[in-house]
Amino acid sequence: MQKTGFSKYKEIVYYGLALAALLLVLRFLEIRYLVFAHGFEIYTAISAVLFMALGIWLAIKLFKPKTIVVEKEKPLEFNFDASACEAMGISKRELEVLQLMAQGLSNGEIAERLFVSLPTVKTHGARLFEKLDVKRRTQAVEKGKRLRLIP
Amino acid sequence: MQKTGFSKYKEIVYYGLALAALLLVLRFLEIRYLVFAHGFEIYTAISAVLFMALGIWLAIKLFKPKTIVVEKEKPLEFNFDASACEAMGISKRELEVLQLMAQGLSNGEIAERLFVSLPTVKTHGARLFEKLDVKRRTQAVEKGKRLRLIP
DNA sequence: AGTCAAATCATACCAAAGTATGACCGTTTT
DNA sequence: AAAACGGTCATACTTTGGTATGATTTGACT
Repeated sequence: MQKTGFSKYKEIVYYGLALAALLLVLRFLEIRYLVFAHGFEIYTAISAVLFMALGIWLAIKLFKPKTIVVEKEKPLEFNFDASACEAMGISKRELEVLQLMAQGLSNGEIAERLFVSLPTVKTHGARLFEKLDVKRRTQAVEKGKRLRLIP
Repeated sequence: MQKTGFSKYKEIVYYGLALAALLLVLRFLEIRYLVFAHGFEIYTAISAVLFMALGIWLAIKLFKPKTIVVEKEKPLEFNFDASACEAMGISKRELEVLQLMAQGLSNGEIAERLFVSLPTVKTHGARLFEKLDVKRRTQAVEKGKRLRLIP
């Protein structure tokens, strides 16, 4: 939220009022303690504490908006969308195949990696394409990434 | 950088020393001005200003590391790497083909989009694969994205 | 004028991808 | 027990992808 000119002006008034109040307190303390023999030291100590507190409060108030928000470019990490995956009825094996397809592997290479036969990979692929409503593996990869099924 | 226990301890010592020095100044001022008739008001004012300054300084010192860096997730926009593209000798047309491949289009569809024949798209593809040192279109897309040739 | 790279097209062939269909085997669910 | 599902494999077929080779055109650079 942006500060208006008025609210800033109000703050200054508050600071002035606070200062005035503090001076009043000091005046009161002066009258109260000046009569005593060692009242001077007490008065000094109290005034010192009060003014230090005022200084601290002032500094905090004035330097409060130092919270700087830095927008840093973050690679935007991958969050697997399990709900989308389940909603489309995609099985674990099909997902594995999709991942390997995204890495540019051929069906044969995928078959080797998963220790299954080529036809198996093909059937997984076919079901995957059907569930993702695509026609080619490249489209499947593209859609898989959009739906956060793969990184 | 993380603060060590020692440096934090050192800071406290500094604050203590500063306070001690301030008291010494006050003592000096007390001796100097107490003899005068209106020395009391002057002494009070000076001590007030000094302690307020101390308070401000303290607050600034203590609340300085309030600068919070918020890491915001940014989609990380696409910056075309023309240097990498030139370095590999990839032509405009080849890049266009790569882009359309990344969108999951078949060679035939790409041919339609670019108003050229199927063999043309194939030769573009073949040269592209050679230049990118890949064997399949899926790998070309994967590598093209890694090299920032396509979004 | 000559060279070169990019772009275009063609033809032919082989490999890979994708489709269709059917079958078998465990789990899990009903 | 039967049904449903996921995973597996196979066979046959069609489509698409990729390779190889060669040819033509156009524009840029020398």
